[in-house]
Amino acid sequence: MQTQLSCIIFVCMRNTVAKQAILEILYKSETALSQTEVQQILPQGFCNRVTIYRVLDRLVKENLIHEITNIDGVVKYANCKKCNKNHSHQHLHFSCENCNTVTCIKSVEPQFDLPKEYEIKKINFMVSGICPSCSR
Amino acid sequence: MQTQLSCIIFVCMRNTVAKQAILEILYKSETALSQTEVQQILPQGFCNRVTIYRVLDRLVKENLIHEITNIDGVVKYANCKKCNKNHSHQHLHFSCENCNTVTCIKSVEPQFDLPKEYEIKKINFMVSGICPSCSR
DNA sequence: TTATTTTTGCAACAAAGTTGCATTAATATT
DNA sequence: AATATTAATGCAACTTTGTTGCAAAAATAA
Ligand SMILES: [Mn+2]
Ligand SMILES: [Mn+2]
Ligand SMILES: [Zn+2]
Ligand SMILES: [Zn+2]
Repeated sequence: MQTQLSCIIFVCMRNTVAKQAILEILYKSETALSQTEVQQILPQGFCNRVTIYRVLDRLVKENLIHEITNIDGVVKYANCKKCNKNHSHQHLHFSCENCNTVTCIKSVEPQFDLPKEYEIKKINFMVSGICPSCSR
Repeated sequence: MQTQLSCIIFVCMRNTVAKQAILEILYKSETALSQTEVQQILPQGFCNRVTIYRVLDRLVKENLIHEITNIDGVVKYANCKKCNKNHSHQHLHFSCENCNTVTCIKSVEPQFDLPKEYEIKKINFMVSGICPSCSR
């Protein structure tokens, strides 16, 4: 199977059991998950932990998921359900200090004017605090 | 010496050689620095690497420096020269993929409207790409 | 069915950060 | 200035997280 990536690169990635299982976990999850969290959700011994790292990398390359770096430095992954085609993730992410979840706030895209001498490639907007369900 | 922090906590932190040296490095630096980078700037064997971690933590608590989590997950530290009193760092940070520097863009504060059910405690706005000096 | 190429498991490694504890250094007290 | 108090440091050991090389296994192409 060939998947077209950002109108430039063609990759040929295989549809493996591990890939399907990990992608399903991310699509069912309301929140973004780290490698560790994916591992904890998968059945014990389902696959090697290295495989999870590699599958997540592949899914990002295939534009099926996107990467979010949390304020604590941990990388989390979220599905790309309603992402625009150019895969730019300008939307805000909220990290709850209480329940430790990271959520895509797709409705909020911060506005900013960076001098055009800066060439923007990636955006990572994180806000942490207490989420609605933890604060009530 | 007692320093008042965010109008609430009083701490008693000592003015040590390591603290002075590390703070001076951060105040002289145009860019934010990681623990590793601070270590590389300090003279060989100046102090233990654990001490650098602990001094950086202390300087953050004293509101003398602020923490920035880079897109690659590495935590960088920058001085607080022109920071407002409540120590909120709404300004943008730019990470150059080429020269690997992280710079505070204090003039740019992204605007966003997060529903008030979210209680905001920390903000970490990162944009990565190519910085002006690398692109010319 | 066979050939080709990607993916996986495993072990070993590396980097980054943390912890406990004895020693040292800074500051407060006398 | 001497002493007492407590914070800071060095060191070693440990943990956590992520990476790499390579042989075996699995997926896809032929
Ligand atoms: Mn997102
Ligand atoms: Mn800054
Ligand atoms: Zn929460
Ligand atoms: Zn640069």
